[in-house]
Amino acid sequence: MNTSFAVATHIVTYLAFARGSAASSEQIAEHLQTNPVVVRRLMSLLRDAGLVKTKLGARGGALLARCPTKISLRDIYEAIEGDDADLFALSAAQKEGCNRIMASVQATLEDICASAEETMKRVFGKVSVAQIIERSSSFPK
Amino acid sequence: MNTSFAVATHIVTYLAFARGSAASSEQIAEHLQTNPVVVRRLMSLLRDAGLVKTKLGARGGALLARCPTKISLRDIYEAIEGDDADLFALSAAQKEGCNRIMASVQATLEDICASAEETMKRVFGKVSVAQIIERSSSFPK
DNA sequence: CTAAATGTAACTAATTTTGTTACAAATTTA
DNA sequence: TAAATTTGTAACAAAATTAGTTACATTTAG
Repeated sequence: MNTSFAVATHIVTYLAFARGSAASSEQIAEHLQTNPVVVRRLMSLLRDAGLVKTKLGARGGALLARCPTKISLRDIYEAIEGDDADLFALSAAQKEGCNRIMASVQATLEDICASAEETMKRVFGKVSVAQIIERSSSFPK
Repeated sequence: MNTSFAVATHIVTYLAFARGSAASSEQIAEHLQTNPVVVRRLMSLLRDAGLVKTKLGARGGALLARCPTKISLRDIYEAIEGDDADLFALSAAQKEGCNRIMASVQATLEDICASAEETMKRVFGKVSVAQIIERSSSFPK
């Protein structure tokens, strides 16, 4: 199902709401109804991408590394999925044993998929975490 | 890994090469190095979407239902993935038990993901099976 | 020093995807 | 009409992926 991107986005929006006070993985996990280790795993990816800062030890936890207006969904997507998500791949076995024609078709297909994914990422790139919060809190109760 | 889209695309290009003579699931499966039932399952989806025609019985098999110039990768994508692939969903449990703020963020996120997917599909919509074959066969040997 | 927290490895469980077996129904062809 | 071939689909098995859990070393605040 691949819920990582959605969960990671919720982590970041949670931190945006937290506004500077460090949130623990326990807190966040409770909020997202998941496990603290799941949160810490995703948090590590977000940290490696420079989106959050984490603090070890008592009263530790995570903070946004920069303003929510400067964090896009694309930043989160790339932090989680890596640079080439290969959304629509073939199995390794199929790639190996195939004939010349099929290999060409596959190469073409991968090209097109890469450009489709890039287009999708551009959509994500246009949306900041701040905008998500804005859009969300202006919903009618 | 979700190889269905890629496999389905190879099925369709195979049929395009076959040019009017019915191909059996056995033939195609051998070509794609997979199982005939896997091919038949995807074929059923392609048939339901009106992209191919299938013939029961001896000397049966599958044919393209229309010219390769009139079949786009978007047609194949939608045949296989359905109209809403929910590429980046949350688990049902998480969706249910979450508070108002998180629910709003989730709704916003789903919106954005839907539009990202639509953008991706538009890229697929611009490429026909005929073009894939053209691009592929013009590769250097 | 103690308590609280991250970071990560290792494992288990759940889910999803792929492959397989089996067989009824349809169709061609001899 | 009988035999052979092929789809369509259900039911099951195996493999792969994803999510959740346990455990614990390390770090830091107080």
